[in-house]
Amino acid sequence: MDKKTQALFEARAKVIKAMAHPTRLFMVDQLSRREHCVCELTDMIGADTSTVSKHLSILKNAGIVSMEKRGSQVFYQLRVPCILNFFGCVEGVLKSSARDQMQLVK
Amino acid sequence: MDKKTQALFEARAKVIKAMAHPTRLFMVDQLSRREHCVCELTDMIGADTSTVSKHLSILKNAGIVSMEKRGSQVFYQLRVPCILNFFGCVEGVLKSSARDQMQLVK
DNA sequence: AAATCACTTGGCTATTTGGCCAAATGACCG
DNA sequence: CGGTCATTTGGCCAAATAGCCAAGTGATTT
Repeated sequence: MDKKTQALFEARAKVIKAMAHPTRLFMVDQLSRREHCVCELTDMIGADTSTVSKHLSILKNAGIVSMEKRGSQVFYQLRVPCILNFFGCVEGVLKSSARDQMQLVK
Repeated sequence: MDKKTQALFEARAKVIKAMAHPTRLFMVDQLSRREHCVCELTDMIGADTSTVSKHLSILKNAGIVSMEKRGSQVFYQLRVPCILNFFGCVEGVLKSSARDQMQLVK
């Protein structure tokens, strides 16, 4: 594998890595409906504000969300809606895995 | 966030986590063209066979690839082609991040 | 049966990640 | 200005991840 190819896949992995956490997936899902401030997301998730803030900055660094400061609050919005297509495919993976499990047990 | 929602996002994250590594993304890309045995992938990647084997078993556990033993070799194949749609979207994220960087520098 | 591929598994270490707490920053209210 | 709310950052620790080497398994060859 040459250097250029490797760099390409590393860049891609960085984006996918940012999605690879239940809390962050939840955030993306919520942000797909409408923008939210950190405090709203913190309420929904029930973790420490600092934890939520760090998750958000990971999404931001990956280029998946953007933020806007308004007054004392920071609002995050989903920047790339195509990310939502992930969910459909992932659901397909889960379903087909579940089917295979059934086959084994049956 | 209730228990059921949490479990859903954890299941989804497990699948995406399996993709969240450059080597594994490369494997998925290769397997999308045709099936490959472990030895072929090992040659392409240039890591220890055991490392490659472990990456493949992570993809298998996530339900992304399946394997078939034929003689002394093990062939892996992509089970869910929709995974390939990830790449298009990820590329979009990278492109739009790059554009934003340009704006900043310019 | 011994040697040899093809692969998986176990063990070890170094690095990364995720969480909380505490402290720092910034806006707003009184 | 002092206090408070919203958020970010730094520090710390526990857990997960990724890599290599070595050892184990299974099929094939001699």
